[in-house]
Amino acid sequence: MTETLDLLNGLNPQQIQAVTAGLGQVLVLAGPGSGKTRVLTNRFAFLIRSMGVRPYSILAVTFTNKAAREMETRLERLLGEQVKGGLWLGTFHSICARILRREADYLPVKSNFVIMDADDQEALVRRILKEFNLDEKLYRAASIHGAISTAKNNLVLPKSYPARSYRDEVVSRVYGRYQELLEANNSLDFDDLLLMSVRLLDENPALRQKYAQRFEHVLVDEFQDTNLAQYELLRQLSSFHGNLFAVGDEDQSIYRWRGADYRNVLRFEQDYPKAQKILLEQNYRSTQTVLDAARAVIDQNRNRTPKKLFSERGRGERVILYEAADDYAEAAFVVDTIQQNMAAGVAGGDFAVMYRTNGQSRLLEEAFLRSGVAYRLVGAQRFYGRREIKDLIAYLRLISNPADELSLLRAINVPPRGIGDKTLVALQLCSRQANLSPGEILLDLGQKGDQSSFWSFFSGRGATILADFGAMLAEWQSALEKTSLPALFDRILLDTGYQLYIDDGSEEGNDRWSNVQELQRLAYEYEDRGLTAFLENLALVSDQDTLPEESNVPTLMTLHAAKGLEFPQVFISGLDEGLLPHSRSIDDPEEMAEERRLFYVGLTRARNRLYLVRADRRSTYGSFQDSVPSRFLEDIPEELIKRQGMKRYIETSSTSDWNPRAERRDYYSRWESTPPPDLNLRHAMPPQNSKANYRGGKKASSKTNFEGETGQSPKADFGDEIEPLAKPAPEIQASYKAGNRVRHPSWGEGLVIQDRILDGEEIVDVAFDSVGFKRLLAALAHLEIIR
DNA sequence: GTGGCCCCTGTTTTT
DNA sequence: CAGGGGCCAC
Repeated sequence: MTETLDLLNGLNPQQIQAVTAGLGQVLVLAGPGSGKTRVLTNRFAFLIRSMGVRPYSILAVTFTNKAAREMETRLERLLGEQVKGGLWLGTFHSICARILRREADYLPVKSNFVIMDADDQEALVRRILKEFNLDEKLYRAASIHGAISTAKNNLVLPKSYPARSYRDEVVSRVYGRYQELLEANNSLDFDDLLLMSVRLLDENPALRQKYAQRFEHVLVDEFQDTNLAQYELLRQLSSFHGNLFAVGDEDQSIYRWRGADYRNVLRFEQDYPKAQKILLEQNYRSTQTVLDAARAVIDQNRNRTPKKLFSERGRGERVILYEAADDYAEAAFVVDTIQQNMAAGVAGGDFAVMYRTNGQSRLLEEAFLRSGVAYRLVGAQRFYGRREIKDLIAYLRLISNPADELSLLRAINVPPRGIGDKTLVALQLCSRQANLSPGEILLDLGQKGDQSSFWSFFSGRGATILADFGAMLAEWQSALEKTSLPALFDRILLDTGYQLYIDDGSEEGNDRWSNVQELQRLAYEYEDRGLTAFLENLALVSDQDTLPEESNVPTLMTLHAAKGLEFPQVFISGLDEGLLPHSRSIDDPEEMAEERRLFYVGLTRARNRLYLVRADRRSTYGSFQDSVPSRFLEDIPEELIKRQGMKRYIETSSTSDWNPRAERRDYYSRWESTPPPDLNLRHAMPPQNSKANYRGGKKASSKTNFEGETGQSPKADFGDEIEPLAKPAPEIQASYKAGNRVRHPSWGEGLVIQDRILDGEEIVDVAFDSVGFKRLLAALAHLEIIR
C-alpha cells in the first residue's frame, strides 16, 4: 500500500482520480502543464504495481519516439527493472510496424518490408504521373500524394475512392497504381502502417481477438491528434477488455493536416457513453499572466470543452510584445535579449525561440552566429533528408530488399558509374518481361555474367557495368549474413568509393562526409539488432526525436516541435499575418482555428516570461514586403502586455495624422512609428537600403492615458519591474556618464561611450577592453562604476 | 552519358 | 533568393 501511496504522492485530487480510475474507458482532458505525462506514467505503474497487471499486457501509445522513451525512463525509475523488455510502448507507427512484421503472412508484403518515407512516396507518385502521361503542373505530385495520404488516414481504399470530379478520378487511378507499386517493391508507406494494421485486424477476427485479448489495458497519449485509422485501431485493440485510457487536450490539436481530428474526443464520448471524464485544470508550469493571455487566445475557438486553467505561481511578469522594423531587427532583438540576459547570469538553456515555419530559423541562426551565442536547432534541415544519407540508406535498403526499385534507381548510378537512361529503360523492360524485380535481374547478371539469360538484353558496355554492380550487390548480401552491420557499412563505403565522391575537399564536402560518419556511428549502435531494425528505426525516427542533447544553450524550433516542452523564457517570433496564422489557412475557418491552437501551444510553453515578436516588413523571395500584425495579438488583453520596439504608445487616435494603409492597421491607429531603439545597429542591416523614412518627431505625450481608453485599470501586482501603462513613464535617472570606467561581470572593464534613456529604458554604450564595443540595457547589464 | 546552364517555382507544420 | 528539374552542348 505504501507503494501505491508514493505513486500518488504530490498529485492533486483529479490526477489521483485519473491514475487510480477503475476498469472501462477513461478520458482525461488535460490542459497544458497539468501533469499529463506524470498521470499517464503513474497510471501505467499503478496498473502493474497495485492492480497486478503484467507489463506486457499493457499497450501504451505515444506520438513521438521521444515521448515513448521518456515514459520508459520514468517507468524504470518508478518500477525498477521490472519493466525491462517486452513492453508494448511506442508510437502508433512503430507499434503497427511491429504487429505487421509479426503477421506478415497475412499481408501482400514480406516481413522484411521497407518503409517508404515522405520523399519516397512523392517520388513514387511522380513516377506514376509520368507513366500515366499526366501534366505534373496540373497534378502536382505533392498534392496528389496528400490526397492519397488523407484517403489512407480515413481508411479509404483505391476502389472506394469517391469520384466526384475528374481530379478525384485521377487521384483514384494514381492511388491504385501506387499501391500496386508499393506491393511490387515489398514496401509499405507511413500511412499503410496504420491502414494495413486496421485492415488486418478487421479482416481477421482471430488475429483481432489475439491482440485484443493480450492487451488488458490500452493507454494513449495526445489523443486529440489521432486520425480515424488510429482511432479505429485503438477501438480494435481494446475491444476485448474494454480498458481504454485516453489523455489529451482538444486545444492542443495541431496535426489536422496529417488527418488528426480533435473531434475524436467527442466521438470517444459518444462511442463510450459510460466513459469517465476527468478534467485536469491546475497548471504547474506557467504564471497566471501567461495563462490569462493563452486563455484569451484560445477562448475564441468553438467546439471545445471550456477549461479554467489556473496556476498558483502568481501573476508574474507581463507579456512583452516587441515590434521590429524588419525581420533582421526581429532576429537581432531576440538574440540581443538572450545575450544580455545570459550576461546577467541567466542560463542559456532557459530560452526557447519558436516560429511557424522552418525557414524562419535562418535569420535567427545568422544572428546567433554573429553574436557568438551557441544554440541548438530542432529538426529543420533534416538529417535523414540529406542527399548523402539518402544515398547510403538506398544502398542498405537495396541490400535488405532487392525488390526496392526506388532505392535501386537511386543507388545504381551514385557515384556515377556509367549507367544512364538507356540502360535503365532496358533494365526495366527486361524486368517486366522476366516478371522479376530489377534487383533480381542485377543479381543474376552479377552471378552468372555473360552466362546469364538476361545478358543479351543489354549493350555490351551496359551489360558489363550492370553485372559488376550486381556482383557487388551479391557480395554485400552475403557479407550481411557473415559480418556485422558496421562492417557492411564500411564495405559499402569502400567498394563504392563514396568518400571520394562526396568529399571534394570543400567545406560542404567535409560536412557531407561527417554526416556519413554520423550515420556510420548510428550503424554501430545497431550492431546487435541488425539491418532491418536499423532501417526501420531510420524510417520511423523523426528528426524531432533526434533533438540535440541538452546543452544549456537556447533552443530554436517550430511551434509544432515545441509541443510537450517547457522553458522559463519563450520567444514566439514572426507574429504576423501570413506567417501565424499562415497564409494557407486564411480562407478556411477550421484551418484558422488550428493556427490559433498552434499559437496557444506556443504561449503555454512559457514558465515565466513570454516575448511575442514581430516585424513591420519581412524579406520574402528576396525583396521586402510590408507585414501586418497577427490577428491573434488583438485577442490578448492590453493590460497583460508590455510593448517595446519601434511602435510606441502615443495619445489616442484623433490627433494622429498617420493613415493606416491596410485595414488591419486600424489596430495600430493609436501607435506611430518612431525610430527603433537601434539596439541592433551592430547587426547586419538588410541588403537593400534600409528604412528611409521613419516618422520621427512626435514625442510620446505625457497625457497618454490608457485607462481613459479602456476604462480598465491595469493590475498593479505584477511581479515584474515593468511600469504599468496607465501612468506616464517616470523619469529614469541615467546611472552612467560618458567617460565612466565600468566593470561588467563577464566582460571585465570598459569605458562608457554614451548613456541615454529611450522608451523608458536606459541604454549604455561601452567599449570593453576585452570584447570591444557593446550596447547594453543598463537594467540588465549589472555594470559597476569604478570611477 | 555527363555536366552545366537556365528557368521556374515556391515556403506550413511531421509520424 | 535558392533549389530542383529540364534542356542542351560536349
